[in-house]
Amino acid sequence: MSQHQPTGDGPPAEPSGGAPTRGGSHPGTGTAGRGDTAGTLPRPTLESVAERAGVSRATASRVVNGGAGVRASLREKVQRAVDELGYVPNLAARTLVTRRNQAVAVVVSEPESRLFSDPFFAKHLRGISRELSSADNQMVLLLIEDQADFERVGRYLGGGHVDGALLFSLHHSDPLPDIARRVGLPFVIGGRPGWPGAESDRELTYVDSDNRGGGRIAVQHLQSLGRTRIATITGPLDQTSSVDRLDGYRDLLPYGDPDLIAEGDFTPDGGGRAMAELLARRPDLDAVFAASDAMASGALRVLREAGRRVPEDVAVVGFDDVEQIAAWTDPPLTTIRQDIEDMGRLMARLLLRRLAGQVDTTARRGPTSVITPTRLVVRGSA
Amino acid sequence: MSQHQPTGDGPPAEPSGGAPTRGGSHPGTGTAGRGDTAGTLPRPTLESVAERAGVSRATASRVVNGGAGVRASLREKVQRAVDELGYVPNLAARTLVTRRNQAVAVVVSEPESRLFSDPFFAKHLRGISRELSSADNQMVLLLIEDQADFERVGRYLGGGHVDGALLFSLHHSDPLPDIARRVGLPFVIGGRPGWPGAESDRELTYVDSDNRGGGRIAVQHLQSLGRTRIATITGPLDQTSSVDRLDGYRDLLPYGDPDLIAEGDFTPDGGGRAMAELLARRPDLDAVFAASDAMASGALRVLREAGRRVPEDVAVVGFDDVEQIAAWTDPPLTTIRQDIEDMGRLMARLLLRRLAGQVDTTARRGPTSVITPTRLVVRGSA
DNA sequence: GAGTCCATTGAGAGCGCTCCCAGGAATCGG
DNA sequence: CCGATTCCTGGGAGCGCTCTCAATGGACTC
Repeated sequence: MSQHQPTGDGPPAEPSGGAPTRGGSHPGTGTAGRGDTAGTLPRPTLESVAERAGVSRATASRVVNGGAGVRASLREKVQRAVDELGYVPNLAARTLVTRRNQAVAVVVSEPESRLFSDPFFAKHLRGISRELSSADNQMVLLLIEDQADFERVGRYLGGGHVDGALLFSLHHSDPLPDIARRVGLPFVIGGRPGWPGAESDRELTYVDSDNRGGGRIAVQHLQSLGRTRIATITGPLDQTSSVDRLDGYRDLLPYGDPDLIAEGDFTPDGGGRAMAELLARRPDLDAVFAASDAMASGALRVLREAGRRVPEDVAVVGFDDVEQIAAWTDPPLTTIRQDIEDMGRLMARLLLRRLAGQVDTTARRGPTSVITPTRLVVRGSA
Repeated sequence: MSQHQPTGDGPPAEPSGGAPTRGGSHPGTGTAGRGDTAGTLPRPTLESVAERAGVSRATASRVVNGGAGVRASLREKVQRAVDELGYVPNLAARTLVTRRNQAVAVVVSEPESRLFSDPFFAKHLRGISRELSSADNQMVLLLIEDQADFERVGRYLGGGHVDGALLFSLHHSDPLPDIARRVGLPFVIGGRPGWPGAESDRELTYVDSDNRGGGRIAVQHLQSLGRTRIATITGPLDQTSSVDRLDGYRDLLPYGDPDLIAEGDFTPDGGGRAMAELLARRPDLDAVFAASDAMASGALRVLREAGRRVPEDVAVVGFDDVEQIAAWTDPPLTTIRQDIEDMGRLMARLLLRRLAGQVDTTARRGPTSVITPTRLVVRGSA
């Protein structure tokens, strides 16, 4: 397997002097050609397939790309040649002429976010991967960690290496959508974009889960349990998901006491702090809707320390249904489930459709964005 | 906020049909040419840069690629042209001739594994991303979900689209290493490969955390606490990480009672079951080393239900230090930490080095694989 | 002052593939 | 049985870039 002569021919170094080493970049370079037994065997080209099948390159190409308009007998012959040679099209060459990369970028611009601590990220990717690979597209992952990365990623997106992009967790000042737009790269956003004007921008396509509806369901469940002093721990209110969940809460409690609302930060600690605050302000509360399971777990701990029983004294509902957390708190968390994987799949599908309909983005307008449903999962905490 | 027109457009629906916007995909398609005002503006090519700078394409290329051997004045001129035109090299074209893709594949072949429930996955990717992007390489993510995917991925790896691959969570029968080897694609494995013969295969490069050492540290800690009847809940023993952790345990308890060993499956449930089993066999146990935090959390629950206090009656040590779990169990988990991100970074670095030294894999041998350290994190459970 | 050498530069040949276009075969109507 | 269509097929022109090779010209040596 170790197919390398122990020659020390370094990449930059010039060959000593003899015949070209690199297998000669020019086909007819006398000396080598196929001769280089050592390195990677030269991959068969369409040309060689055509030759073996006794047809022209054009015909071979047709067969490889579906075989429409080629007589069956020839098609078979070419197919056989392909199999025998183990021919695999050179994507670079194909891309060069078709301008299609069969690849989309997945950009995640949240260094320390929940995307990394929750299984969110992985699930999203899985959904995306499913959809993408079924259309024979690859997924190029671009992680943004600091400001400098924005430039790098921007350059990449503008470099024509991918046919489209899936953008996650954008912030208000995120330059990515603009960059993508400028270079004419189709993209779909994960999560409702929250910057000013985004709402009315009909060009923006995004997929989000029904955060508001989820908030409503949570409160509704709590109310159906007879709870009347329902508090809520929100996520950071500069994120649309937090705002939407809170809006859902407000939908059912339009005249609620502001003292029953505390802002957390999606972490267990933050949830705990918010819970303590709520308890101080309204010791009589009998239910809490936490906008994330992580915060709910922190709240649970604070409640326990305060001597409140869950769900008897205080009923708790979380959000996300992260198995790692929700199923293993004590008591297990009643929560709002969102189908992350499905969101990923949807995003990919939306993008793919757009790419297929390359034709006309404008006419394709209509209902571009999609909201995926959320639903209640009852466990022990409420 | 509820930004949705009440349209019921199913994903598969066909568009109404409109005039092509994005300009024909074929460069010289008579009709249009450059005329397509609407779509993407034609990207500048090296040719145009050269022309604008008044030099030849070759010189422009030299400047773009580092500018060695080009007179300063010309170099500047070309640089200016590049900036003004916003030139970005066409990677496909470059790849076509250089045979370098500046991209590596990351293959994860574990559909339902911990990789997806733990933040493991994300952390690995982050580490990889860091390293890769600093070398201006892209990361193509390939997720394997079922058997059919193996073929797809194999084809991809063999397709010459990437310069190397990072392979994760391989199983015994995993065909990927063989495929990669056959097509001469350099690769690095995440986690010690466990198939027969792998150990002695000097061609195999892998990065793993010091599972065995971690197991030792865990038991050592328990012993230092004065515990003498230390049980262990192992992971599935067909995985090297499980075996290694158990070996660590055995290193310190060579003559231990087999009744103190129970096999789990890395899930909380499995951990709980194993714990119950251990409790039944050895009611007098005073400590447990669980080979994962998830299993430890299940064990914790069973212990609580059995009326054992932790850590007073039974001390518990986990493994992984997954924040989501370890910091939020009751009591918080004392555990063994492994630096996942660093492992990712290391894998990428190893691969990159190999790619750079393309030259001769054989000579580069030396210490190919790397084991990253693990360390004890003391919280409340032991 | 002639000869030699080195640093620069440009010309041109491809990399492997797709697609336009035209020629030839096969098919069909009259 | 012949001209008009319709099908197939091969020829050939690039896609944008890198790299080899030869030509140019000035610096330097003797």
